[in-house]
Amino acid sequence: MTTESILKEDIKKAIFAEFQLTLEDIVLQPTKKEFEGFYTFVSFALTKSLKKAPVQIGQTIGTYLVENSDIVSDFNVVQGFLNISLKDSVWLSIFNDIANHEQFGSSPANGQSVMVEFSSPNTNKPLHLGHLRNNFLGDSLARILKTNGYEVVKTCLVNDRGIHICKSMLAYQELGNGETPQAANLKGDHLAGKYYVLFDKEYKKQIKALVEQGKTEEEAAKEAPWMLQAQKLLRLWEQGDQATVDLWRKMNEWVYAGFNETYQKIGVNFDKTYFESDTYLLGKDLIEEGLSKQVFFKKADNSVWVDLTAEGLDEKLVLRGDGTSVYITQDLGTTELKYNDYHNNRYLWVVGNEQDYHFKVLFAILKKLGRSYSEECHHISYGMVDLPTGKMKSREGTVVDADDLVAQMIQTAANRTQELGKIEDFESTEAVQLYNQLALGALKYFLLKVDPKKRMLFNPEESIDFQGHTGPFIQYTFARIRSIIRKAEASSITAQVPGPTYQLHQAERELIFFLSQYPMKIQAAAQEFAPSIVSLYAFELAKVYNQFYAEVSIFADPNPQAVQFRVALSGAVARCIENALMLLGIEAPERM
RNA sequence: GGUCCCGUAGCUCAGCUGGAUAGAGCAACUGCCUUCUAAGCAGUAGGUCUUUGGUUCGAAUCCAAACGGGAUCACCA
Repeated sequence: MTTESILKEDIKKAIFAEFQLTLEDIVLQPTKKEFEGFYTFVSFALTKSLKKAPVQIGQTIGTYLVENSDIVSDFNVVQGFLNISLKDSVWLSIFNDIANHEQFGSSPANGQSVMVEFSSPNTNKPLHLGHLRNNFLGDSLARILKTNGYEVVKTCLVNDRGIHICKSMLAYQELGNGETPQAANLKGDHLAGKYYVLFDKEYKKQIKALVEQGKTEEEAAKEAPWMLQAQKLLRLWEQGDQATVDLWRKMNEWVYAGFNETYQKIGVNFDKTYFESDTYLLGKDLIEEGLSKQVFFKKADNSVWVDLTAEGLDEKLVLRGDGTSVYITQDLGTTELKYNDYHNNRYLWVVGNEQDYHFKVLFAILKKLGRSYSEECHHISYGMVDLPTGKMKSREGTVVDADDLVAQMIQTAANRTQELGKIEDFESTEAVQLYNQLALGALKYFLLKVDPKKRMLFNPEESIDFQGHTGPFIQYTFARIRSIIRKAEASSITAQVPGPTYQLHQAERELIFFLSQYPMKIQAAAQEFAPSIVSLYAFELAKVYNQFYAEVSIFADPNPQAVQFRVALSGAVARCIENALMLLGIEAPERM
């Protein structure tokens, strides 16, 4: 039983003893900083049923608690707020549990498995900042779910075919002159992206020419020669034309090599990768099933539809009249494939909120088809990363490239570290490792601290900070503590929790209180699919530790018990920070 | 036009299962390194929580409308 639930029980007892009233549930909130106490009970709600003033109710309950509760030391009442302080012995006992808990914060296996699909890149262009948000969210979510007891399967569905891929293939065919990543000294994904942009340039030129000849914008877009050629390439690909497939395979190999380099750099990986070229024909049997179950219906042109107006959605096409699939057909098939492959209890898709409608439709159809797993499908919808100039568009080249940004962050980390001059004894490989840790710490934290559901802004003019509410701030706090721990070890000071009579410093109580909140935060993060909860917690814990660090001397205290305790407390905070950072995919450096 | 999301300090964001004088960080200004890492700490300044109604003892938080921004409503993915 947690201290918080004991306190709630005691408050219930107090209310029953003093007012003969039985309450179902007591709601406690953390006491605001400017008041004394750690837990606050709000008594306004009781004024009506008790016909007493809020202050009087608070006083009565507070007095009862101090006299009868084993854990309450003191209280104060401000208007309807009863602020409660706990005995130091209680804080010490809480801390003792935390310090002795190997995997503090994590839950035992719950027998549930969950699939997290994320990243899902297109093979016609390199990753950009928006993909980074997706990757970091998916990766962090997987870690958070794992620590909450789920078995997690990380998957990636690669969009490796389709008209957009044919566009870069065509431009390469026409303008490439056999260029290779080696010859161009370009990562393969960047090479493909270059031709994707070139396609768009030429295509626009052709549209403009046609419009000048009197075509409408719409006609021109359909009739532009390169568009017709790209479509022809797609047909050839679908027919298995050798030369086309060879070109497709060659360019994709280049792109995968580029992606893998990026994934490795940012520390993201998958348990299973699905390729759309393998799955794009799936789903047609589900269409048959839907027709026979009369979930779907045919129109005169032979196209197949589903009526979702009862669900508040529209009629939706699920198969073209010529029998070819659309996006939703493939996704139906792929979801069924994932289920057959893994039989997970839950399925998550980390996909931008521009596809909210698509997923509503997908889940509604699965439900109509009687798929029990449809109830456990969730779209983890996240907001776009916008630039001050608006949305990022790969075609138009208005993107913040992932590789460039990471490289730039590493450079900034190196400059900053060298200015501070704290690691002059590092081997160069150690230094490089630290720059990487700091760069990714800053970048990942920047993207993960914001509520995933909200869109966010990135201003390339202002570089991502290394000070204040940032990843490096938290990493720095960890490194600081590690320095303390090393010093303690060198001086043979052992970490020790003192006996119940020890008088705590206020900064120590606050640290223990914050530590005690960790498990709750991790559970909330899993429940709400929000790594930002872990991010904010890690920042607050680090901040509270830094306050403690500035206020209290660890080694200079004349009381050896205090020294040992503060070493123990520091160690627990370091482990908690390290764990929280790990959940964000951020490494905690020993020194910086 | 229908549906959905969003609007909090100059900027980027917390807070939103209703509760105390609305919080951080950045930017600005003041202090603090002969003592455990100053990538830090302490402080000053900065807000009609878009607006207007409603519910309530109490609203940034819930409801409605208006205004502003975004997404989506493709036989693209």
